[in-house]
Amino acid sequence: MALSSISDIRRRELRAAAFRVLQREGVTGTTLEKVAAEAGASKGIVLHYFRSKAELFEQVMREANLVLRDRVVARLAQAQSAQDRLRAVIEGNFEPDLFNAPVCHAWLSLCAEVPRSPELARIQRAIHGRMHSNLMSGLRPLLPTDQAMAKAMQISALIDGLWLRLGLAPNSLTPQQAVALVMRLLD
Amino acid sequence: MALSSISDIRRRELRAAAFRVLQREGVTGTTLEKVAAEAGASKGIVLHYFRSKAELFEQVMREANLVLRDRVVARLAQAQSAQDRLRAVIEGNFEPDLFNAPVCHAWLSLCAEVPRSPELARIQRAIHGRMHSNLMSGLRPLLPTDQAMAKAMQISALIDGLWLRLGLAPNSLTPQQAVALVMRLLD
Amino acid sequence: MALSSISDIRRRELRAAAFRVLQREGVTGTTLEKVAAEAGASKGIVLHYFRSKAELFEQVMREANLVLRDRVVARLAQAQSAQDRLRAVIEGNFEPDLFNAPVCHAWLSLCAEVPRSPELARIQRAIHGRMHSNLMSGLRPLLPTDQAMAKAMQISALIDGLWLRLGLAPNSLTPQQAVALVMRLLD
Amino acid sequence: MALSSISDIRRRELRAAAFRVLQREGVTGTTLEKVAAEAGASKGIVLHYFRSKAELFEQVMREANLVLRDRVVARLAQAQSAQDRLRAVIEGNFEPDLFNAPVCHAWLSLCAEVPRSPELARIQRAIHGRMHSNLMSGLRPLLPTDQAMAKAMQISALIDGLWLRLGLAPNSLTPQQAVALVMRLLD
DNA sequence: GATGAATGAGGGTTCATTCAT
DNA sequence: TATGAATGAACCCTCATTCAT
Repeated sequence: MALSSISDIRRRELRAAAFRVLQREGVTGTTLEKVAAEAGASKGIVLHYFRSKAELFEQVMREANLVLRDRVVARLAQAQSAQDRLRAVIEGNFEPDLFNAPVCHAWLSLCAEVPRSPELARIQRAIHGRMHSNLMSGLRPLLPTDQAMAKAMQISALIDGLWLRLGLAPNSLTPQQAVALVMRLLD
Repeated sequence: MALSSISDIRRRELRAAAFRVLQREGVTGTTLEKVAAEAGASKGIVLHYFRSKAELFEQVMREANLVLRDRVVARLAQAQSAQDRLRAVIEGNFEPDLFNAPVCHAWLSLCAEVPRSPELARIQRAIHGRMHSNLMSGLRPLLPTDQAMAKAMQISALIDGLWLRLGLAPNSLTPQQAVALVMRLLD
Repeated sequence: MALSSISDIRRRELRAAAFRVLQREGVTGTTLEKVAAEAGASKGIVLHYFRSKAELFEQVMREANLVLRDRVVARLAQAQSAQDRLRAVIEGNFEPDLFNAPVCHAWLSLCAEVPRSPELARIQRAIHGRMHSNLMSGLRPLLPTDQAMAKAMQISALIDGLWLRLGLAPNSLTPQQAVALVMRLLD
Repeated sequence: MALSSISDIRRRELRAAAFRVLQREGVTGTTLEKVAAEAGASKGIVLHYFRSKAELFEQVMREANLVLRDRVVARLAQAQSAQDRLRAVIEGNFEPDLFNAPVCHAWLSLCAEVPRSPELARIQRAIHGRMHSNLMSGLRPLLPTDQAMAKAMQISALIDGLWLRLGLAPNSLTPQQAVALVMRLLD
């Protein structure tokens, strides 16, 4: 892997800072100034690395997506059976450091911008598309295609719904409870 | 029923206008000026009837909540059995004039503000609380309490997730499909 | 004396209410809505009786001026000697229900508008003019004209300065102390 | 002395511009836009350097206070006797470039806000406190303490009253006349 | 006479963005 | 690369004033 350039490092830091601010303040309350302050940098630097606030948000969402993907991929790598693969996908979506109220809030807040930003919509489609194909790879061996697709949608929407729930009501769910509620769909 | 005063009428009009703007523009893009224009009124009048933008949003969310509640109540009134009641709650949450992309977007957008507004949070809690008790009244006759509660959470979160999905991806779901996906949880 | 018309009564009430608001809030913080609320009336009524906010302030200042004048006149009526007349003028300017922090604040606040309003300036000139002639009527028997005029200015300015002081620093002066400080100029 | 940073320079310029607008328009008529225009800058820059309009006014008053203080200090440095010190304080308060109608108006206008702003009140107390101690340092050698204190208050209030007078009635007093009226208190 | 609905101008403030250093 | 000065648009909100009832 190539060494990270200074630029890459800065960008990563700023994305991380932005995500932390999003957790606290939501999209509405996130300003470039707060992001800069969170990163311990000056105000101008943010737009030096990201062409605009919109681009920053896009990259934050893209990065968050990659983090989520890597978690699922790591679990999938261990999976042996179709059942394992389903469990991997589901548990990967409820890792404790992702499935907590501030992160869910940040995520929810970004989602609310999706209908207003083609780029965010693109990322969102990728997320749902990957979720769908991951689930289908586990469900196809177990169910006829049409039932598998319905089940995949059910699981996917339930996962989203549980994230939404935690974003709206902190402490209303633990990762374990969430996993259990989704796993029960597979009986 | 008491006659509506001018105030009540105006307030209702402005709430409706605000909700239409929210559908198009989300919370981020909704300004008092756009709301006023949508209502065919001047900017000042909005704050003549609502103390602040925040209060307007609160009342919009409260009203939207009441609309949803009334739909469910109307269906519940026809229900005879526990099964009927469950179907009533579920179908009431997917009425075609509510379960469509713009409305889901508006709703999602308001939800994203919940963690930043105690008042919105209060309304949100009421919604989830009512959903929970409605579901429990149908589930308790059918299941042991702990299973009923889990099932209620599952249904509730799935409904939320389907709304979220439609908000993010217009045309990805019809009301009938959504109802079917939730009803399948009851087999 | 003619009976007061309803109009006269309303106007008096509104002037009084406005003066109370001015005491609390100063010119900067005084709005027609607060004046109406203070008078227990509706917002529109204020401009029904006064053509504009400026006119209301003018009439308030004019009325306050008349109150002050009457106090001095009442004391002058009792005066027998030139010395008495001077004391009457001075003590009349420090009546306890006029010489207190809120009233001084209101007065100061109106004075700050004098350079921006020809009408207020007119009233202000009348006040100073009357003060001057009142003082001169007491001083002329005692001093050569030029000395009398200087002394009048000294007294007049000191009275103003003491009002200003109490407006700026509540509790810094009692009426008695103020009177004593001015009377000492006459030794 | 350290070199002035751009910040310091801009802040000074903006304070000066604000004070000029205050002279013309009073607190009531002074807007950030007018201040910016007076400084030949954009409206945004004013709040870039001062957090709010209130803070701008505070700093203007503080600066005006320092100017006045420096004038008095410069004169005090030349004083040899207690009499000299008193004269220094008095004449320092009537320097021709300070004791003129527009400046007095601006000052009066700021004073009218004192009861509504704890910070302005603080500055005002400092001004009166310094005036008091300056006067006392000249009066104590000449009078018993209680008489000295009364005299100090008399002088201080008369100075204020003469400033007020010039603010209300331009051309009514020259600096020389004002000084003479105050000095006469020392005979 | 009295109310309060309605307007619209304007104010303070925030903030993304540009630019000079 | 990095800073922060500077701009200007836009926003929320206030308020005097007008008007219809």
